[in-house]
Amino acid sequence: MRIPLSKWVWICLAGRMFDLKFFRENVDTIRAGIARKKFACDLDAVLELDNRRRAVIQEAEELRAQQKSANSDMARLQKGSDAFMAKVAEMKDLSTRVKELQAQQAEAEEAWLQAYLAIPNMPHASVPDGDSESDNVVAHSWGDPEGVSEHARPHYDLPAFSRWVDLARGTKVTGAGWPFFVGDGARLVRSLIQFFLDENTRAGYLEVSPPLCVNPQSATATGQLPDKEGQMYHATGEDLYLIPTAEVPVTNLLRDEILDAARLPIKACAYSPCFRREAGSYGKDVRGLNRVHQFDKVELVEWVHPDHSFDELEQLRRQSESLIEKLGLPYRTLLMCSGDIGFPHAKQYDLEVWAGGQKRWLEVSSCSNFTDFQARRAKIRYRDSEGKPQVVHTLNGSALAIPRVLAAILENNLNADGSITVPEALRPWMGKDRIDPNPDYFG
RNA sequence: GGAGAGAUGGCUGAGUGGCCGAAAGCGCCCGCCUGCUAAGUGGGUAUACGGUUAUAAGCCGUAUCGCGGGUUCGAAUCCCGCUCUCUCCGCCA
Repeated sequence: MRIPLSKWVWICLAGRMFDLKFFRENVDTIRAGIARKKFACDLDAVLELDNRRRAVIQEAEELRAQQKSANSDMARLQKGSDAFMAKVAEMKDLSTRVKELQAQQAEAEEAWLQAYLAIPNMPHASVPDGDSESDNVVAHSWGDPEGVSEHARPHYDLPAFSRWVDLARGTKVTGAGWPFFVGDGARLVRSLIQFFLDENTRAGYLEVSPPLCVNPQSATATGQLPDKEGQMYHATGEDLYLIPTAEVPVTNLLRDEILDAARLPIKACAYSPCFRREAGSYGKDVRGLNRVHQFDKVELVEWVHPDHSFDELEQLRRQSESLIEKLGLPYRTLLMCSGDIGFPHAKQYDLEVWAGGQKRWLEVSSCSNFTDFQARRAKIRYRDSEGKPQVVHTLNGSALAIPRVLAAILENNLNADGSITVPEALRPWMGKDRIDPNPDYFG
């Protein structure tokens, strides 16, 4: 991935991830935050490049100011007069020096920016210290993992699984990890989508149906680029990326806009398929529906006033949790530790449902506060009481990722006869309360 | 896919090489006036970065006229490339 210099400079000038002054004056705080996140990055080098950049800018602008003032003098001279020609000769030299310095300036800005963009977002004070996923804290749990069906089996071992979710034919048609959902499998997917969308819109989220491809700028704004380029499918002919989550197009929906402060928070929900290359995945993680290249998900995105973003994160998380509860699936909510949250995140919760057949937790949602990290890159702002533009905070969370929820339902709701009990909440769309264990779709 | 037109500040819209960051109008904000939800009138009205400074106000400077590059002492204005929008034709869910 190569973003042209101009784009980097644009990000540099308009969408930095920290406030520049804040950065210069709180280096130690940021250093401590990076250490907590277990990221390596050389802040002294960034500072040094920043100093160099500013020195060069100053020099270049000084010369440019001379050039401009000479220019207005020349406007008053008789064109072609001796005085005029003398001035032209004099300015020729200045002109070359201005060009040299401007080239230096571009270089200095580029060098600084590359270093600067490599700084992750700071973890919030409420994020626990930790090195890895084993240090995540269970913040909340619901339901009894021991209480699921005594018949529970891994979903990929169910006799009818390959008929509801046809991985073999998906492999033929596309490749491994591109399932067909068929019959009740497809209907279950649709029911979940409808249920989630209805619940979320009822909770006040505006429904949005986004484009499934985004341009590099959008992927940069939300932080997928340049960090995770290898995880996205790239349509090279058009230089577009297939979205790994609706977060990307939906957050960018309001990019480069100044929002009405009185309308914050703005909350949206979106259903979309998600495309992920999942390079490097292997083993039992990829069995059945645990990890696939294309899956359906309903996502929540919020644009929030900075003063309220951490409170709003709790509500967002509650919204996602409530959906799992309505499906009757045991789950736990993990508060991710500093070493396990992602590059752009300030605070993150992962919601995991209990898959009683596999006897393991499956992540079905990740709810995060990005504070101003994405909003600066995406230039999403509001006007404060003095009319000055300020960056908003962005939040998002899955509500929810469908295949793993489906897997948990298949496992936990398995009856002795092989049928699956349809969760009450889905019956309006399923049109039945049990799924037949012996479907015959293709003869 | 073919042909043409266009892209300027919150909006409309001037500006074809030089005090143009940009006329004018609208909108908006702050005054004044007016016995009244109007008219008139004066002023103000972008964003970002750098410097100065109390990390305030103010002031100074630079950049931005779709994006990138070029010509020139000097570019909104000229040249090249790209993107997007609109109209017409073709194709298509």
